[in-house]
Amino acid sequence: MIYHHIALNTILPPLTYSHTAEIPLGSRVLVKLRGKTQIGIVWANQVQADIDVNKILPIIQVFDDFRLPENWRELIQFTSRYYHYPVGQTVFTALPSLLKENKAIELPEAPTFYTLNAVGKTQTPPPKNHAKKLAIWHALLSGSLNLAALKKIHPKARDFIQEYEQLGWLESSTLATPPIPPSQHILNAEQAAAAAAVKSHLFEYKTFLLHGITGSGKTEVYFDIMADVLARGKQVLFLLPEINLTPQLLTRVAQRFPDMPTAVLHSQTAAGARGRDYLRAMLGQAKLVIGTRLSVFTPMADLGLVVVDEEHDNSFKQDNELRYHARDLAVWRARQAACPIVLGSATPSLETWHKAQSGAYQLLTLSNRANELAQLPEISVLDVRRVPLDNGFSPQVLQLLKENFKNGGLSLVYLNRRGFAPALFCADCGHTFGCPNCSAKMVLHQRARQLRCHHCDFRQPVPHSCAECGNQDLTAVGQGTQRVEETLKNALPHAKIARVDRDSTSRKTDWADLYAQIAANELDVLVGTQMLAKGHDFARLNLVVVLNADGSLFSSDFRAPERLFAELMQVSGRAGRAEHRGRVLIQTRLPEHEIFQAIKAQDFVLFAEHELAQRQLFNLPPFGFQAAIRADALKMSEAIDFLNEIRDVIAPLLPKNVWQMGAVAMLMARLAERERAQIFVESADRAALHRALGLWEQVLAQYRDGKIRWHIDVDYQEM
DNA sequence: AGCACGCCGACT
DNA sequence: GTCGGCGTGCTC
Repeated sequence: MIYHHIALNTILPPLTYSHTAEIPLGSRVLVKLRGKTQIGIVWANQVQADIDVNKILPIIQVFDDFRLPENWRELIQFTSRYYHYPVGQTVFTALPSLLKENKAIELPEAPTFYTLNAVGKTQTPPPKNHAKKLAIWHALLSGSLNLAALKKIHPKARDFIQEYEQLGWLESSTLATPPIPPSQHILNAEQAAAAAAVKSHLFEYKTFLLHGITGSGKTEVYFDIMADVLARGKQVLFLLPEINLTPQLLTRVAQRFPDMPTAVLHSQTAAGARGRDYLRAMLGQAKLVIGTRLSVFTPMADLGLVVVDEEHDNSFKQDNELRYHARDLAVWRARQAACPIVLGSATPSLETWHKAQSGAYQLLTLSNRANELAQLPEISVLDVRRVPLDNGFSPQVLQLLKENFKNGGLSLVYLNRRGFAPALFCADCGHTFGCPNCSAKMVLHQRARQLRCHHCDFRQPVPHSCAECGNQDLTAVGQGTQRVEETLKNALPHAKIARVDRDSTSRKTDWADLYAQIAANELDVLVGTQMLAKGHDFARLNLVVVLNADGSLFSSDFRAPERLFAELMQVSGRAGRAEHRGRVLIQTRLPEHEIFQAIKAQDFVLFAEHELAQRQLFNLPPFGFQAAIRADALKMSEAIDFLNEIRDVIAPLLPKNVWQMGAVAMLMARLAERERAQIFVESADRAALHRALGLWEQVLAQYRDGKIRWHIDVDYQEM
């Protein structure tokens, strides 16, 4: 009997099963677990029996249809270790549902590509009066095409192929790459230089940051590099934040790379199609894989380039179950495949920016707009410290909205949804109350009459006067602006106002309706959150007002300003077209905050330098590494006590350069009837942090009783 | 005695 | 994660 470790969809490590013969690694097998037939993946073979041999069950069935390749298994193993998540469950997160079914799979058949062989090339082409046949001839002469592509030239292509094949003029193959038509787009000097920099490192691992302002034409740079890689027959993995938000990109890909076998993978792809595309990528049939974060787990036969568009976007981080960051795993994959990876953004994450500054990544900059006529919007900051607000609106903003409506413009009222934890603020000098021990803003706890740090749990009584100017007029801020629409309707009774949020635009058709309404001049004001900032181009939109930007600046989440900057830059990019300069107005009670200098100047570098200096002071990422251990229970005190108890058990074993905070409530402290707490574990030494997390995992593993649920979040993105 | 519920530990 | 075994305690 030969023993195998089988990865199953459970928190248990791969379990031992026997078989009469050795089964190749990565094979899918059926086994019984607690009497139920389950699918599993062979994770190790020829292993020693590590339990009583009498308890080891036989493998019921081996599927020999295909095997998950070694590099894929390495990726899963790494992901499991890095994110402290069980291997078996990592495997099953990474597999499409089709491959998790207990049945054999019919592999997708590779389309055949045809081209003229040496004999064929010497033949006389068809006469000129057979125009279509001649076109097919020229196509076959210039490269490899599949039947689908040939049929676009002439529906009867099959007949000609049969004819030529019988004559012995054709060479056919299943893994060829179709020819890529020349680009219609001429790269400007900056774009060309960026593309050339990547193309000079096509056969080694290297990470590039493509930093390009909105409208600078990053996509054309990606396409230029992709064309090179695809022409060499290698595969490209293209990650983007949310497919729904970028339908334009898919159209552009289809135009630039017609007939290129492409797999589009995201959570809304139908299960059958997703499974098939997964296999096509694994078998090397699909040359181009485009998808959201989950597609980072797609096995690829011959990966030659990775692109991560909008690399700063938080949707690359999964915030439940397996809490992976697809951008970080993409970098790992590029290193594994020894190929370049391009991270693109107008507002890179500070982690990525820091690596580009230190030289670990190569920085490529696009500082000009591709369309030379396009002007950057005019951004101004409105000080509302001494201004009475009507449900969040200043009189100036309402006046602007009225004028824009009168002139037939389209306005966007942008709501910043973040940072609703109440904070204390000096209405006179704008002073905010930070924690003396770390960089976080203190959160106001009205009932306890305390300021509390939601990062390290430092507490102090609510001060009676401003530490800066002595003013006794301290106000609580951070309450949301709920009645925005009502106020707008009162101020603009004749305007057509549409709210755009998750509820109102969940389906694809909703977006189409919205576009149609805008195009038909049926809307005057849009009200919405960050989902309006991404990817969408609204013609006519010429005024953006931001009501509650301050929430982010009071937030105890140290990444809140970074997200605010990215969102404001993004939403500003929505204002104005080539001909008309757009306007952006941001209301704030902290006009002196450094972030606004950078926003007014639309200068990411200025912002990044300031923010990185702040981070360095407190050893926050990218200068230190962090994980959150979270617990939830019916009562907050249970969750907090649970975490603190384990913290004290671990404290004596903790590596010297690792720090553990006190347990604190999460920013969103209540969710689905449960109260949630977290403890932060931090270190400047990644390996030491992971050793500490290993300790936590060991101790936590003993607590699985439903009363208190817990998880570990490595490189958490939100507090 | 019969049954519901919750806790605990094993699962290969 | 998931299931079954078993003890407790309530009801017929």
